[in-house]
Amino acid sequence: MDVVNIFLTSDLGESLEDFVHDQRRFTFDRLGAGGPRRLVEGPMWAFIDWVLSDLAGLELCRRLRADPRTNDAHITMVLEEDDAEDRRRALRAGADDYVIGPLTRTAVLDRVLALQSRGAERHATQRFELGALTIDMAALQARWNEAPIVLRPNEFRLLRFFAENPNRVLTRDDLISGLGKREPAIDERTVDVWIGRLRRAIKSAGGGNPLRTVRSLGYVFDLG
Amino acid sequence: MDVVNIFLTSDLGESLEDFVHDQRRFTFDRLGAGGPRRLVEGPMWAFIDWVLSDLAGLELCRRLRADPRTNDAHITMVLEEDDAEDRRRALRAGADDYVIGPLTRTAVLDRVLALQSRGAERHATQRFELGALTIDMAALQARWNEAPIVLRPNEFRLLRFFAENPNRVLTRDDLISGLGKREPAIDERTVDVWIGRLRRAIKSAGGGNPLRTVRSLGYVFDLG
DNA sequence: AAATCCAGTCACAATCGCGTCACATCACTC
DNA sequence: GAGTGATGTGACGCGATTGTGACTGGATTT
Repeated sequence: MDVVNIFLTSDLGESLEDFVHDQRRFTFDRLGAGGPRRLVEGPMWAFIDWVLSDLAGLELCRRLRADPRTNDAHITMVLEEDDAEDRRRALRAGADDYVIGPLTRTAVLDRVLALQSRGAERHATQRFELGALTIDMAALQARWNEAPIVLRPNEFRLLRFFAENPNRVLTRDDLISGLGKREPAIDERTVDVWIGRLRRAIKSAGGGNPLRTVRSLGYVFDLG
Repeated sequence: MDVVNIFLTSDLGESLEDFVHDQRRFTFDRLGAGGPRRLVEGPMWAFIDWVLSDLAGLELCRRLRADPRTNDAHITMVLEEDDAEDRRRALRAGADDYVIGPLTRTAVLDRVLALQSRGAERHATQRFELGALTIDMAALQARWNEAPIVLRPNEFRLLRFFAENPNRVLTRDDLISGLGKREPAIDERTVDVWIGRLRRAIKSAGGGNPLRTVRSLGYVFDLG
């Protein structure tokens, strides 16, 4: 059964215990300024109040985006009123979406179900622009100067991880754990093959080679 | 009790006197174009405004990185807007991180606490700035005025060792043990070859010759 | 000026590590 | 459950890297 994890900064004034509906289990949790109290399996849906205190809502949003454990959450900012400037800032801080509050339980559920049915789950909108390379996390699409790069899932994850850690030597071990493949153990030589395939994919989109080999250590995504 | 030293180039328009919160003492200080007014014990967190005047923010960032007393600071650049090119330049100048401004007191605190909890202070990018020469230890990449220097592993280690001991005559024996090659024994004449190769690599990046030969003794990395 | 010393350079060989291939296995789709 | 595509593996060859010895030429000493 699917699990739908919903996190909120606001108190809806209704009891929101977990429950099952339509083949899905919904779990609710409070989202404090320090992030989620517990981590979950599966997609995460966050609703953040614009005004917690000062700009803490925006900051929390950025923090979720910055943390690798939560950066694929779908984040909805809850605005008090429909202010163009606020909307803009919310999206800039990494929100996928916004809604005019105040929230009710049904509003939250309707929204999540609607977004889910539109396939919005996971892979929050996020774009990397690294020189000629663009990575669109929403469309799961990478481009080299507009030219689309045809990537298989693992290659995409690899490229994304490099993009998140530019100008840093990443050992083969970093890459293996960065792609979440601690278990089962992966042979370090396999990483060579990943790199080779990724390079070839970029090349056949007309791109250069941003991946520099550091002999006896690992690889670097060179920026600049 | 932990001390958290925060330096800012901007005036937050709030009084930011020292205070204690959550078992930590926070100290705030202004960061002028000449660097910090006073030096501190413990980790240093710097927030530098992108636009001080002209590119002074970048310059200040480089200077903090170049100064051995401050080069382990965690530097966050405060950008006015989320521009990919600006981000790139900030990171290249040695910043660890960036945030979209304007800052507020809570934003600063939240950010520091978040970074602290992620153990980011240890992760400050080590970097040497020695005249025209830059050595980025994270990317294992050396540059002469922006121009990348193509170095093989041993040459990089050699250059790094020189950068760590500038203006000091290093004997061939110093160099051999400095690169950890005690075993098996290396012929001292081999060092001549290392030097030659390193000089050639710097030269083909358009650089000068910072390595001076001291006859019958060894070599010096000349600085200033 | 001759003798000596020492650094710079080159060619070469041994070694080590990367890239790649073909194939087996796994995952997913219809 | 068959078929198709993606991914992991082991082997292999090639190229990069690096230590070495020999040679050259300039510096230093006598």
